[in-house]
Amino acid sequence: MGRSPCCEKAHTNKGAWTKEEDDRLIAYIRAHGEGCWRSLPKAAGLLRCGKSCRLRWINYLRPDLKRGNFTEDEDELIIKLHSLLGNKWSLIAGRLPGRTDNEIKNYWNTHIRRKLVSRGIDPTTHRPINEPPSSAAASQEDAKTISFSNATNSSKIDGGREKCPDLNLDLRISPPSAQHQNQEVLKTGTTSSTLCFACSLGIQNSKDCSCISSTNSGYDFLGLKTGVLDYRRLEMK
DNA sequence: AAATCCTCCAACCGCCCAGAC
DNA sequence: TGTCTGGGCGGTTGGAGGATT
Repeated sequence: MGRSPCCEKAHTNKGAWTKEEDDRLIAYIRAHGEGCWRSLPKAAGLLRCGKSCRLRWINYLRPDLKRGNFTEDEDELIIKLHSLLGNKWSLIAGRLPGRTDNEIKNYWNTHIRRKLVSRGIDPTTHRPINEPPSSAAASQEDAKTISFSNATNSSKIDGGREKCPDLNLDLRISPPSAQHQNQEVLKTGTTSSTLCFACSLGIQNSKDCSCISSTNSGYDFLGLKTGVLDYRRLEMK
């Protein structure tokens, strides 16, 4: 099978962008907006692949980008979101105005990963390093369902081991407990529909969607539509 | 001063998905 | 229904520049 290449590679530049190329791209997008990336290079007089133009614009030239160091708050938010979303850099970037997925991905790999390791936390599972594999695997399974169940025991105890006191990373994603659902009913006087994991992340109608009901009476966690899932107990320390 | 190592990040690659036909 | 195309995403790489030997 295979696919046709996205552009004629023989006649395209590669590697670092020059100032002139940047200027051309900026001028074109200012004049015409972001349109068809495939045809943009030719229209703008650039010997670049459309994908390359898109990447350059999104990651570097966009006027709303926030350049410079990440703040502590941004660090912690990225960690929280990564524990929830995994390597969904675009979703994480969506919660950090002015930051791009590529920038966050790079920052994660160069800084935060190391930071977590130095805290004794596995950057992949967000569990303490040296935790027995079985329970680590179990925690990965838990991540299929959403609920942050640890608000009450934030800094303590996972199998008797004390966790990092300044960061609550024991995030669980699981359906709301029956008790909690009942509380919802009591509060609202209605029962809520159940959303699948895909929908809980705001990607309704995806192939992973397994929702029974389409009524969405949820609320917005960090901008993600969450249905009845228990995001409210996510705490930033 | 030169060689080597390390870190960081811009950019590329290949795959996936949704929409058009 | 199947195929094609363009956009988007995550993983990976290459090279520039700084640190160390």
